[in-house]
Amino acid sequence: MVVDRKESITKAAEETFASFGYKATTMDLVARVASVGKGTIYTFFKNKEELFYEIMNQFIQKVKKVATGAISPEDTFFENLHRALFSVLEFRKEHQLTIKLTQEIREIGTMQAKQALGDVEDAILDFLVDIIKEAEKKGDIKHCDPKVTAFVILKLYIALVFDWEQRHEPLSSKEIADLFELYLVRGLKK
Amino acid sequence: MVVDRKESITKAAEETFASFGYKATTMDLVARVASVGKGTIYTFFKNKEELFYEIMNQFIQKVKKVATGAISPEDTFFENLHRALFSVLEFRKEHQLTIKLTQEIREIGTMQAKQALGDVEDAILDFLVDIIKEAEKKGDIKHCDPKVTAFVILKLYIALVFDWEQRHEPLSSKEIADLFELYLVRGLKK
DNA sequence: ATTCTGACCGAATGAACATTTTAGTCATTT
DNA sequence: AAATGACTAAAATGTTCATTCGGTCAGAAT
Repeated sequence: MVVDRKESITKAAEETFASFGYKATTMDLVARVASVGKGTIYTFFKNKEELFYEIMNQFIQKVKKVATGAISPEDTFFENLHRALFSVLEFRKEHQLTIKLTQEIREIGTMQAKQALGDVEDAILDFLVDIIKEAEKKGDIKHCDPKVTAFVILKLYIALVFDWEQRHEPLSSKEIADLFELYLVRGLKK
Repeated sequence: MVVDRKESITKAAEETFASFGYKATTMDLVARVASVGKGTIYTFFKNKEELFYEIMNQFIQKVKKVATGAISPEDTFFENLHRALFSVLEFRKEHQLTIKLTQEIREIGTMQAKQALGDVEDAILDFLVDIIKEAEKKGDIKHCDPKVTAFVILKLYIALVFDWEQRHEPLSSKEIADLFELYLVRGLKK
């Protein structure tokens, strides 16, 4: 059986980062999990950081896939937006890797972890900017700055999905959809 | 000249906390700034924590005053809301004490500092809940859960005032008002 | 020739110990 | 009766040094 060395190293590393976080994962451990000599890792990756970036990039790709997969052309812009954002955030929430990274940021504050989560957020923002521009062109939404709008939409979602449940009962997907509809789509004005 | 011991200690302590933060401020220093023996402080406050709480409470009172002061009955609910929130956040932003506490949370993560900023946020939320209930009764806004609405409004403002400028040019007061109007008041739907 | 390996090295880490600082007390002074 | 500051126990900080870890490379395996 021929195995793709690079792939199996990446897979082992992802597992290990996910279980132990960035800092607590040693290259020895990755090598052991991948059943590979430590030196082998360095024939595929320049250093630990680059290996980590590779994994994060793959993760970002997966996030984009989840987001794109949640969009179906027959639904309205707002339905699609909600479904895409909610599934991305759910995905992110359930993914061991991001959980460990968020913990690491809280506990230690590794630059790598901060940077990595920032990159994930940027990818989501880029995705949002695209579909907002599309929606504006189609006339589904009012004229607005796509960047600020994407930023506001993401912040609102993060607030409703993550921040709210820090001190209250979590909101269901339906509740979040309704609140998003009320606040951002229809507006508060009577 | 008779001086109020408790008041001058509080004042000295506030100055000191504001310049150095919670952790770096010693009781010796407070006593020196207040021109008072260290023991005297303990006749008015049980411990350092209680002295700190006294100051934070005074700060929350000031925040409430600023918010209330920004409201004038002849203006609309949304005008008032924006003016109140914006002046509170500006006040908070310019206040040395909160700046130092925010830094401290980022750098170290003192429980006291976290708790204190959480309390400030709670006070603002309570204030918002009140004026939202009022506005709903008057029929200025649609029916909504006041707590969630207050939470969303505050998060949106913090996002626009603090978070946005982490990676972009700061938004002016007018821009923020316009964005708030667009996103939360009128809604994105065309 | 090419891929893979693990012993080896200097740098980084953190455990253990030593020193300093600080919150809070209380006997003494005012 | 109120105020004080020297004093103490505990916490924070600095220092040392053995261990660990990321990364290299000479040589083995294919």
